[in-house]
Amino acid sequence: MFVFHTDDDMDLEKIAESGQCFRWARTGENAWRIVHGSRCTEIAALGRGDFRLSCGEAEYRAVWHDYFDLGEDYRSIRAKISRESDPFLYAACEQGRGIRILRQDFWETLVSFIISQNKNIPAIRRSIGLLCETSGTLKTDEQGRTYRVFPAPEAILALDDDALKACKLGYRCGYVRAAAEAVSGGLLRPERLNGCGAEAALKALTGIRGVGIKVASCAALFGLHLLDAFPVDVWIRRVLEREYPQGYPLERYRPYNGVYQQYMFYYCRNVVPDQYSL
DNA sequence: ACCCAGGAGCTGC
DNA sequence: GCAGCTCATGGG
Repeated sequence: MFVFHTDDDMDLEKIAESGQCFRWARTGENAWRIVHGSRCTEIAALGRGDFRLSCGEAEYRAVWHDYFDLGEDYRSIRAKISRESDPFLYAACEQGRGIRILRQDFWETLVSFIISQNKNIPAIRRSIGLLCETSGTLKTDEQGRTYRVFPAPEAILALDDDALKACKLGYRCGYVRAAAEAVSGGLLRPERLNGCGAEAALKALTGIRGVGIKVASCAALFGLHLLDAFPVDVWIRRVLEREYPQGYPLERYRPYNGVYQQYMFYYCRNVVPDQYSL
């Protein structure tokens, strides 16, 4: 058990509802159980910037500090937006204060967003959960809790068609396989993608069958932590059409376009959904 | 029954 | 290049 403190933005509820992670399991009022890589922890918000982890300090420093991106200053990223020159984005940032971009596993993120296409968030969670139950390694932590690790590419390739279809992937089965082959075969390596620049990373990602520009942008933002990647889904498209008829100023907000996108996504989906839903 | 969901590939023009 | 159709599946 370890308690840490941060003065920066950190709201677990908003992160859980921000559509970037699909496996957080609520365990209490303001507490979640999180699997990341081969590790599992429970985190609870204690208020005033204090958070309790079920693991020790060593694991916090080795794993979870990085996972929650605690080396980044989100307040200063929000502070770049002027209330006068961009009132809409300013409001979205205020309402979304507390959101962070998690440093999630690249492979898990890529598969999750391939599965996400043409599904709503509960359905995405269900499919990913089934995939983990079907082929993720079962582990037990120090407290005796069991959990499933997200299946490696090889574990997914080992599944036959019926097993994969049972995860309710529908027509995306072939897409998930194609991604597993690309990663397993070394064609797509996160270490490479991180160093080669955003443009090249997106190009490499969209080379996979079933990965278009939107899924590639999500994999880049959430799985490679390229904070300038700017995924445009139906919600963001509506927002841009409505709030920025002259065009959205991507150049002005570099290199944090992805962070602002996330504030806008949360804002229109979770704060004023009736204004932006059809 | 109808429409939508953190879309993408394919066809036809 | 871009509009229109299709692709499984679950929820409103």
